[in-house]
Amino acid sequence: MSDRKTNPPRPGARVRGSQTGRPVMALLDLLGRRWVLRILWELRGEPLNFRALQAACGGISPSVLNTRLAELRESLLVEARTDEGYTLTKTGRELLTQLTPLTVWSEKWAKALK
Amino acid sequence: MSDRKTNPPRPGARVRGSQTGRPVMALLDLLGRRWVLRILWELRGEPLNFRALQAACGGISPSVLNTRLAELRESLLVEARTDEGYTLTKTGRELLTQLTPLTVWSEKWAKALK
DNA sequence: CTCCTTGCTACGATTTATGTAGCAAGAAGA
DNA sequence: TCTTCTTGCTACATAAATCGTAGCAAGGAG
Repeated sequence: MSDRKTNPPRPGARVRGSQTGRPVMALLDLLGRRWVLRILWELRGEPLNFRALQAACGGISPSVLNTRLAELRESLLVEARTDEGYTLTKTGRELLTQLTPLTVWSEKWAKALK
Repeated sequence: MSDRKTNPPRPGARVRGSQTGRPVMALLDLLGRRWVLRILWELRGEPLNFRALQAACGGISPSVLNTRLAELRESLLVEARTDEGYTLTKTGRELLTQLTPLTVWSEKWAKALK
């Protein structure tokens, strides 16, 4: 598993559209990158290897997937376990917990849109 | 205020990386577009007019802002009130409520990253 | 050895975002 | 009325992100 360096938005640093360094701004930047939310979502269950994750994401291109994984690993949200695959870290799982209510909310939203 | 047509991801339709039509997939697609989370965030308080919102987002380019606003309005998350500006709809505010705990979480995350 | 599977990397094509300029419409002031 | 501002955008050229496909290197299985 590769360990290339990207440099994902970090608390304390300037990120897209914000110089304050506030952690939430870094988080919004990170989560707003294409595929990030989806990847976290697909890792909610058991670890998935690269190709499985790629398939779970409906055929995301391997180049982007790899970039996103590098960012998420640098951000300590995802880790790669040899012989198991990619999985959420403890921190990552906490974040996902915050996001799971979105499933239920999205059903209501869907009704509002009809 | 413009009312151009984009066509944002919708529950029931196929969206980026998913054909199932599940609402949460449409939501993840929408929220994963650049600036969307930030825009919702900046609208947490009082209504902001176009230029104010642009400034709040740290100088996002007007073209993208306008595109995002169109998507969010079609998605019934944001509305434009004449003489007041852009604001979250009831639905949009509900969504934001789900997201506000992220501020607190992000502080913990920041510590983990140090 | 040979044949798979897996985790990527390469790279050209396409889509999105950026940044600056500026216009049209309305409000405000003179 | 005649400027002069402000505001909500649109235009457009450049740059950056993403896509999609091909395929390679390493490891395991047969």
